[in-house]
Amino acid sequence: MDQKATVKEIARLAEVSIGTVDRVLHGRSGVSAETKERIDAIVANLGYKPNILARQLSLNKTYVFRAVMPRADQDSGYWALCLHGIRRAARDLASFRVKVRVDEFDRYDEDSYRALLEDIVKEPGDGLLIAPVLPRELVPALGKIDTSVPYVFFDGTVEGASPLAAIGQDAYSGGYLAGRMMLLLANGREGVFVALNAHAEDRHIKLRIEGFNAFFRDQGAAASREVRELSCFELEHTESADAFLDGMFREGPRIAGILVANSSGHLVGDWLLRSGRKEGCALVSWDLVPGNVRSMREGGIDCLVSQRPFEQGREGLERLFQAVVQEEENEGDVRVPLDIFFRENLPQRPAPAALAQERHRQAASGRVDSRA
Amino acid sequence: MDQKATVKEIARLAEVSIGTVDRVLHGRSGVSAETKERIDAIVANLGYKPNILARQLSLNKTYVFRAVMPRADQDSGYWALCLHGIRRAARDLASFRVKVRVDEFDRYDEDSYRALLEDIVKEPGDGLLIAPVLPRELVPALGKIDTSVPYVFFDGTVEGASPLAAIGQDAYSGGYLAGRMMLLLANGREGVFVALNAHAEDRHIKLRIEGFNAFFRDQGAAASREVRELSCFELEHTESADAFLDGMFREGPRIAGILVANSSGHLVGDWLLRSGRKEGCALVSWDLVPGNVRSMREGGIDCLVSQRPFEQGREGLERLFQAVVQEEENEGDVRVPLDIFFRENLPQRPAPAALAQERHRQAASGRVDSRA
DNA sequence: AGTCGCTTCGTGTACGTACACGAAAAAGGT
DNA sequence: ACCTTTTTCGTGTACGTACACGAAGCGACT
Repeated sequence: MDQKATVKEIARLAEVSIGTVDRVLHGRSGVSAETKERIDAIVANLGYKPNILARQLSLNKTYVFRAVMPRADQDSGYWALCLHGIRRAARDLASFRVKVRVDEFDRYDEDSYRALLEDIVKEPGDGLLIAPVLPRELVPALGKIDTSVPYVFFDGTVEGASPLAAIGQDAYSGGYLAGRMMLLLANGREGVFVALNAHAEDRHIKLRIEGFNAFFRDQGAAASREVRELSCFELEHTESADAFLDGMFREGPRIAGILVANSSGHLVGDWLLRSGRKEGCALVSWDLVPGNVRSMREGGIDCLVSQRPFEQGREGLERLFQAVVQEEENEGDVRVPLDIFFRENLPQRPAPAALAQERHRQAASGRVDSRA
Repeated sequence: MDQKATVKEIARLAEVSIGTVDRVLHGRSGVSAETKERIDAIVANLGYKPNILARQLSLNKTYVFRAVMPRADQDSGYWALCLHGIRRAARDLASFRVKVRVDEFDRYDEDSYRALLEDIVKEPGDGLLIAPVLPRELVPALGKIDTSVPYVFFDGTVEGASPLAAIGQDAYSGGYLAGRMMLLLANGREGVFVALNAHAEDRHIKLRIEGFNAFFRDQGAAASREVRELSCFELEHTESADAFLDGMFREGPRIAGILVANSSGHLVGDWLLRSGRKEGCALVSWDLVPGNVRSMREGGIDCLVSQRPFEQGREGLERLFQAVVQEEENEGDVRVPLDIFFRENLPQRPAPAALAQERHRQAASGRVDSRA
């Protein structure tokens, strides 16, 4: 059971040449049924696994994986966190003749996205790592791609596609967890909870709010709270957010806590501090984006839920590598754990330099990242 | 700036043979100062990086790393979590001719530990991954090891050694964070907080309790609470723990929350539920070991702090690989993030099967884990 | 000049796989 | 019987690196 299983050894046992063994291993023609059977038996018996080092060297091929995701600066910089993980994996895999080309698209510009997808259908490279936002455009495009090209989803999945693996968050559980955090933070305070939905169409956000609601439904009568869901497209820029929040607090009932079900909690946090409403109003949001980290340090945000975007990007690329280069079997989907952050466990080094780099880099989309 | 920089190319440019270039690259003798200089210049100019695939193939060497850690079943199974990460990395690296030999020792038996260390000093292999518990025995042994053998610490570090990298938790911050969680959970309740120290000599536990105390000192007068630290060696088995807790609640003042600063919180959680004291007493502990996960599901433990033992083991081995096999530069120490777990974000699959496997495996210590 | 020793360098082989080319053997046709 | 086609297989070369061996070149000494 040593690693002694080489092509040469198989050839010796089967009393043929390595060329013949090679043909059998690659399913090429030109081998009699008889010897093929004999070789197959020996291969199975020895548990032969080709030496990847030698294979890679011999093939002398450079693999190209393409990553497709929204611009790193969108969603308050959430995608930069994913991109970071992708680049880390790209660095680690560069020694094995793997190049990674990252294409960022504007998630508010379907036309440019469609154009990008067309290009990818034409030149998919050896594998794709895809953030499946905008499924309406994505799914048909995936159908047109050469079926031999594997793809992996990160940051969620969509129906109607057959990815090698999907690495994603459990948005519903995240919302449920956010409910628990909210209850802890607002314990004893009077008032309703407000769940802000900044992208009415986004599936993740919807699920988070559903989970949030479910938590309070599941609580006994003692802890049950009224939750009001509000759609607000104003949570993009400081000015519009401020106007929206002014109105919300002026007109509505007393508010004990706010859930911002995407990564723009810092806009609400900033407003709460500026308007002197922070006392008495808990704030829970998503993702360790720079703005949220800052706002949490300043005391605006109380709690952040996060789903390891770095690890998702990294793991996604590594899965592609394992499947395409190492030809290992698919290990199924991954559901990353839900992380909770308070002021006391914010990462010491939020790597602002690295994030700034990413933000800068996004200007030149479609770069090839390599190292060799 | 392509990856075209091969030995052959350098030889062509320097008008020598590849053998000569090879001698220069490996610092071997037999090259005139003149040509050496010329080749060095070209190497630097081209930014030559040897092809690891080819090197590995040619060297035809199997690397052996040794991992040294307490028995997987000790500390309520904490080490099994680390071991899991180590095995994952071992699996990923097996394709590159890396074998990992794991030695588990009894952390309550210094003699056997010393014997193991002696063996490791004699046969350190190509690198070591070490959990630096029992520094009194470890540090002198490390001093006797061939200085060419690199070692990486995980789950903490110790003074007096020079590891390639140290991957560790920030125990003090963890305790501080636990303070915040305790305050949230026990909000409004009367009573003191008790911090239980199960290993008076363990540095991590000490630091956690220090951080916990610091949190309440840092709170304003409004939230400041009395914290009583208790050493208790009874937190090992259910019976002794029960007796201890019985006494503690009978004799002491009213208790609003308990901090178990190691991974045996489940013993306390079980007792609280059985004795009907759970209402009114928050419980915070450490690590996602099977017992704690169960107890949290049952409602005994309210909150667990964790420091990614899986990732620590995995990253540790990968660092060794990078340093020894890839000859990449050291990237410095790692401080893993502090994770918080409540019932709502417990991992869906605590992999009980995998954990059981590990517990079984520890019977046969010192196995070699490989795949090829 | 011849031999020895030394420095300096080139050549050959190996690692394990992939694939092209061509040789030998078998099958088909007249 | 002979030639052609097809099947079946072996050999050779390449990938890029590591290292052993031995061939030049040079000076020094007998």
